[in-house]
Amino acid sequence: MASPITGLGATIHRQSVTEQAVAALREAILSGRIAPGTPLREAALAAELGLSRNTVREAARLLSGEGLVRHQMNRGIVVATITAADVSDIYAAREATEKAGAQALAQHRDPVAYQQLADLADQIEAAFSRGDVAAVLDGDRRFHATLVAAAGSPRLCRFHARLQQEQRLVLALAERSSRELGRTADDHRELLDALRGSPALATAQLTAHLQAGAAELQRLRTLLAQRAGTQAPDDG
Amino acid sequence: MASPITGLGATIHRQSVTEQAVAALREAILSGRIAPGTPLREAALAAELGLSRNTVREAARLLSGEGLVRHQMNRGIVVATITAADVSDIYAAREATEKAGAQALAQHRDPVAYQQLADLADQIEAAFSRGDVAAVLDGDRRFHATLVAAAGSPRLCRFHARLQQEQRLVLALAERSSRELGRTADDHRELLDALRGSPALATAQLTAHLQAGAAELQRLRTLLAQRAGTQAPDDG
DNA sequence: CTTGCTGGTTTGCTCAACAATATGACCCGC
DNA sequence: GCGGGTCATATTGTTGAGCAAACCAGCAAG
Repeated sequence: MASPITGLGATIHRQSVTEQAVAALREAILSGRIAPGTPLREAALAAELGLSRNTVREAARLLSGEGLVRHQMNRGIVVATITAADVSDIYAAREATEKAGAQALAQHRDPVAYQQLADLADQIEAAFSRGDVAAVLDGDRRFHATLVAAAGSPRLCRFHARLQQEQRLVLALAERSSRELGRTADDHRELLDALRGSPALATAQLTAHLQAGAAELQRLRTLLAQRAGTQAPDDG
Repeated sequence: MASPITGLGATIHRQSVTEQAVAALREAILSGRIAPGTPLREAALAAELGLSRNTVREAARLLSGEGLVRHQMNRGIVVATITAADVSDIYAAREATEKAGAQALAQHRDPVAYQQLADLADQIEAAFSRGDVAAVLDGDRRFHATLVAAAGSPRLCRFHARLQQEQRLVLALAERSSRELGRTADDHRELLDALRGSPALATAQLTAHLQAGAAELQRLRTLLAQRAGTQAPDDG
């Protein structure tokens, strides 16, 4: 049963039109080109993307499975909005999953995982020092994703990726006009050191790191909501 | 701005045809009436459910978001199958989320949560002693769901519910011919006692409980796969 | 200021159709 | 018999039109 050819990493992937529509919409939402709360008119989208309304509806169902979009009976599709409670929730869930990663890492002490984390910490610091906000955010996401990956559970990784994606929903608007971001100092190095130490220290530092992030995001969300002017800061 | 009427808890919920189709399919899959690996023909389903093929496709996309069904380009929809690796993964992910619940519980020591858990433990024991396998399984699910709920994170709860649902996919076939199940002794009482104790004890006992469950499910999965006769026990 | 109507807009869903792809049968040279 | 082709068929991917029901805003009437 040995496969005759190995190392064919280049997996062929044909994309259906629906998948392309999903990708396009996801990109548009996460980049902030479509603001949270915006209603998505099926006919308009179909025209814009150059495809049928039915296909748009399928794409929307997929996106709703990702939590980027919400359906309201007979009222259509809206880009998901993140409330203050959601931010807390996202960070609570992230803490749970990342703690699992930290604990696994504290057990098996996989050197390549540590190396990946160290590299990412370097990248983040470099991006931070040259003021590249987008690169800092991307590095941060990958750092934490790598941490979760240390747990070795695909489902946990996917869940965490989804949480990060929802989180990006808040940042979306800010990432373009990146004035508000990047004020916090980069403490991933500190976190990495703690991860190299005792499990208790690692989880404690992780909790602190995430709580700081949550507070920062909460602050930013309030700011953006106020600027948008339409909704109360604590309830969407 | 005080609302004139309060306490209208009875939320009205209209179900679209698509949602009904999702519910019907989910029920059919989880109850084992449609076995894992079964290809779902769109036309046949549309005829069976008495609705349009497009609506079936939308329902399938939603189910694929739940992980109950998988899409293969130009090849259609198949009921998801759970491999041995999946079982390990599901339990690893469950452990991460339930540990979060246990830890939260160890902190706030919410008495009503403890009461709910105790009640569920009672129910499980009662069902166990009268040999009601389905009730034992249901009680088990609710026990662990309640534990996760103690963490107070809706997203964590939903994730856990999804894991339990995927797990049911394996049990589905067995729940009907419930010969294989219910052999393991009921140790939820023990787990509950540990949850009342120190955090370290609680997480240790939880890990043991889940690992036993994983082993049991792994055994059952192999058994069912062999009985089905078509697939190797370790790879679907 | 609330109630009820009214017309336009949008969704939920259906139906019919067509191209592209997968699947299996059949046939063939060896 | 077996690997390799060709062809027919089934099924999916996608489209486009179309209709009933639900929603929304505005306006008239009490």
